Amino acid sequence: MEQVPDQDKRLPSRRIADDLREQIKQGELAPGAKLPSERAMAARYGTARNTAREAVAILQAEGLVDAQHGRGVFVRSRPPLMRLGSNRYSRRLRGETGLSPFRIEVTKQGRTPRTECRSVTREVPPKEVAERLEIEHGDLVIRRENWYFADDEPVQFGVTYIPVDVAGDSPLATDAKLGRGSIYARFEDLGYPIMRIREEISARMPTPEESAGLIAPPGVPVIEVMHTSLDNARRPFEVTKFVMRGDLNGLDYEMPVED
Amino acid sequence: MEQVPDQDKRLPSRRIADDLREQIKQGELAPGAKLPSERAMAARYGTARNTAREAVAILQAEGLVDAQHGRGVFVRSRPPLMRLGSNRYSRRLRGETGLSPFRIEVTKQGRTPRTECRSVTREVPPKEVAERLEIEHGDLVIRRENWYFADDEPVQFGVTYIPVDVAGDSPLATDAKLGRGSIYARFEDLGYPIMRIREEISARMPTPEESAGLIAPPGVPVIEVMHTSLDNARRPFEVTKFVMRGDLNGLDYEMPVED
DNA sequence: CAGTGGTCTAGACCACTCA
DNA sequence: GAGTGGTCTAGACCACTGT
Repeated sequence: MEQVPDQDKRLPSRRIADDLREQIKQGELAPGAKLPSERAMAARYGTARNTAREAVAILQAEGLVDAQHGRGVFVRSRPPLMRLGSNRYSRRLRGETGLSPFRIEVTKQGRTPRTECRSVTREVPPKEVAERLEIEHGDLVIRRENWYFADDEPVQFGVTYIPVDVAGDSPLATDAKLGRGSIYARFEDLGYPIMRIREEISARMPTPEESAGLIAPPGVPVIEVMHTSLDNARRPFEVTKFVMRGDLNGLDYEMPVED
Repeated sequence: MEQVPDQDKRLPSRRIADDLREQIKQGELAPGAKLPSERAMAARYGTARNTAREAVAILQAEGLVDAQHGRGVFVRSRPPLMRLGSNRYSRRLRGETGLSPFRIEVTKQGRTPRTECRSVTREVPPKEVAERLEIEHGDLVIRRENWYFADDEPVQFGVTYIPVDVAGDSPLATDAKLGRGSIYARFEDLGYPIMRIREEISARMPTPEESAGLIAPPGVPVIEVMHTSLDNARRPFEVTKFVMRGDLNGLDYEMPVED
């Protein structure tokens, strides 16, 4: 007996997902295009709606599509990444424009930047932060929480930790608004020029809180950057933990190779 | 009439997920611990099994747990990250040990490193690579595909592109094995010392192929690093696109701030 | 209002693991 | 073989979006 040739070993949900993925890759389903409704897909493939739904879940986990309640499932358009360069700490850029690198990059993309300092408090920092600041565990620091928006869409946030003996009673310790030239101009005022940086980068799925705060669709990872600023004596004077939406942010470093 | 106080507005699946997440955070469910079976959870909360299953899916998407067919669902242990430093291109380190930075880092973690060059071919590179190599679109390059393992577990892979006029008929263009001191010693032999690097970093969910190749559990993003090597005339001579499992790899750069 | 995705139920069978 | 997760069915009701 001959085998029936039109047998498909793949699971129905996989098969539907594969078909859709192929159409997306081939451009038959362009970015922004609407997928068939789950009920239509189920009818088309002769499955239960849940099976079609599972296929959508697969594509969602791959970050390819974005389901919108009551509207439909859409091919995700890949917006241009914000390219955060190592030059974002450059003194020259800071001086020329008076703008933070974040604002420059967002403006370059034709969007409107906004930053918001949500809180300035005194706290005992997490261990990982105390270690990087080279302070005793239990020492107080200033904690500043900043959120970054493009067209009022949150794209990242950062929590900055500053030892109290560095911040003193300067604006860094008390004011939400820091004035022209961003936070690093204020550090320089206090005798802490930023000469070197250390950035430790990792990627993971967001916590539910981060997911809510960043309004990130499911299937979007976050980039976490643990940033340490070093002065000309190579001493750390500030640590910031950034959390960025992975689909909207990228990092771009150019640096010399150490010997 | 008084409201019944034990009403819980949350959806059943969310409620189960929240309970489990809390137990994981509190350490009641330690890393490696087995969660109750889906059937047990369903019975416990008086829901259908699918509802308990949905709760597991939520935690899985957060990267908190790992379901194993026929065994159970387990709290994921966070293995130590591989810390890939900017010093991984250092000439001194290369010379002292004769080992690649990858091997050093894996060994440091008590695991056994292995690298594997899967192919060496001549090809027309993708546009994004040609741009970074500053060659004409359509020019041929050498393409080398490398896989990196720790204890035979794949942790990352990289595809290296070298212009044919750089590689010539050196081992770079022909041999899978490159000998002592890693690939950058060979570039130096050819008159291309690595002086500066550019690294463009992004995070995303893996494609199905990457997911299969890296044997990454669901809910684990990848870190993509587009690396460009520059010689002392600041001319690019090599581009490598790395894809790393986000749960096993981290990047660690220290660099001077440009003026 | 009709159509969409979001969630849930109460079953079923299969593939895998482990004793 | 008992228990587990993986997948599927055929319904149901809800919340949201559009017209």
